[in-house]
Amino acid sequence: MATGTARERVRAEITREITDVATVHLGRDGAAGLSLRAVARDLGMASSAVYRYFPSRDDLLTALIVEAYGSLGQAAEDAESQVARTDLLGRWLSVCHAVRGWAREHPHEYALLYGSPVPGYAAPQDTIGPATRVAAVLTGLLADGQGQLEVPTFGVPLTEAAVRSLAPVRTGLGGDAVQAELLFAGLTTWVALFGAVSFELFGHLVGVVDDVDAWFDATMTRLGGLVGLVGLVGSVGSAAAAEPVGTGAGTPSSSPNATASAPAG
Amino acid sequence: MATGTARERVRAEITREITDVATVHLGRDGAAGLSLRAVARDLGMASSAVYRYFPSRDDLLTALIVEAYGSLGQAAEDAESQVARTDLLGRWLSVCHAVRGWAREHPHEYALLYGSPVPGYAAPQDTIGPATRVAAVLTGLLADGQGQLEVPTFGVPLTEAAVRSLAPVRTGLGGDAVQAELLFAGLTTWVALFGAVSFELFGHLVGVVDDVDAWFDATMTRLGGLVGLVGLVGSVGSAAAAEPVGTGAGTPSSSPNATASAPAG
DNA sequence: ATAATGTCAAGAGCAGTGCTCCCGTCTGTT
DNA sequence: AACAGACGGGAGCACTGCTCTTGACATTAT
Repeated sequence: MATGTARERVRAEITREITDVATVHLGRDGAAGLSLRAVARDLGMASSAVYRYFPSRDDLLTALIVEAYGSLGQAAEDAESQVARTDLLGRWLSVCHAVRGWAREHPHEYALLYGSPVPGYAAPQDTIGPATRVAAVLTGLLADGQGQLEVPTFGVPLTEAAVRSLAPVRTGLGGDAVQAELLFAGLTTWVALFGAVSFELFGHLVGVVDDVDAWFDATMTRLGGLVGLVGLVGSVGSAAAAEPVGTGAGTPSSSPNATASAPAG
Repeated sequence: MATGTARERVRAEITREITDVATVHLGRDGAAGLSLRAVARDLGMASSAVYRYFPSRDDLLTALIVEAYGSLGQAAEDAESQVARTDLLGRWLSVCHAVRGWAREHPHEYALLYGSPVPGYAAPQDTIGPATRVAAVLTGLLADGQGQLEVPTFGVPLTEAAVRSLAPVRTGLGGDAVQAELLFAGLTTWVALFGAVSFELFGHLVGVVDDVDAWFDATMTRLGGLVGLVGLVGSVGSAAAAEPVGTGAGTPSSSPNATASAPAG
């Protein structure tokens, strides 16, 4: 399994151990408090030895970022996969609650991903790949709703410049998988989702919102209206009517997506 | 003017000098690179002397945070005051562009305010006051639009829990200055505004959006629809057409909001 | 005017950090 | 078996936040 030479095997193993210990430290002390020497101490090795595996502290952080992106992406994918694929609103809410749940469980990791960029000031190229996983889930959702979802434009259609500005993500998706208005609205909800989670985690909701669980669920539901997820009565109406949106959706910090999957059954 | 004793005067003066130099360092190296010793060096004083004015590095950072909040709040207020008060959409967009413009001009300060919380992990009490200024501008906007603005609910009204969750901000506003649906929608746009700015500044739009100017303007306009700012043609149409939204407000880079006024005309 | 009081700046020092260099060892390859 | 390269450890540099002590100064009360 592991690549040939025993040297490379043990090297990979030690690399793993370092990132593992570093992950623990990160979750405990935060990115600012992550010390290469402390990690080395925990591993019983000299600090200089760690540099054989990570040329700098920032490289270690980059590895942790990649890992965290993977963890978050996995959480989002898992949550979404547990909802019936026809239940578009359920899938959207499930992803929202998964992201929020992951963020609350791993606040320091979340801050590392979506907070102030710590290293130099430009996310290394290695991190852009793993970062797209949760976005990919959402665009998949939009693609499935293509034609079915009606985006409210409030009487003001997108300007040409706005449509053009979507070029990068459009080519990233490969062609016209998602219509411009829908893609644009999806971007807005994507931004708002992480804006909400960041505001909660970074303390900007203190003194503003009481029951963050209820607020978040309602906000994400309302945002679903921006991409037409709430407006359409066909697939959503029945399910949403049977169980008022978010009644127990994310209320207890536990089982956020339990209800999201419920309308499927 | 300055309080009596000459001692206190010179003390206040030195305190100012320290925060001034620290602000420069912050804008240059970021919060993580802010060194008390370096600041002291620039001032030609021993590092230990600085501790007479700020008991710890975090206290200096807190002072800078307060100052930055003030600067941002001022920018938002100035921008909004330059738009006719009847032009609600114009005021909203003006604030949006002011916030974004300020953030782009002071990326490190913005990261300090809305990025990962650096000190301990709980924003000191001193910072919550100045932090509310831009929010206050927005709530004032909502209050002025009260009764006039129609919030789209997409057929799904707010749950009771969601309405209840707004209690803190409601009492903060003092009574029922703003109706629940409107206040809730306003919160959503507020969160989305900072989510968008954060995503841009923290690099999460790289490879997603090309012309961020156009994208941001269109997104904020569309978000205005969430609070009913775009739906109503009555007051907006004329005012927005006569005076393009925030032409001189907060758009230095390339007049991104020229497009916002286009559809109105 | 003098003495007491409190404030201030400076220096030395502690513990910790990222990172580099050098040296001995140990391993995989030829 | 011999050699080149990977590896771990130790010492050391420059830097950080922070504390303690010492001496100079200004303010205030007597």
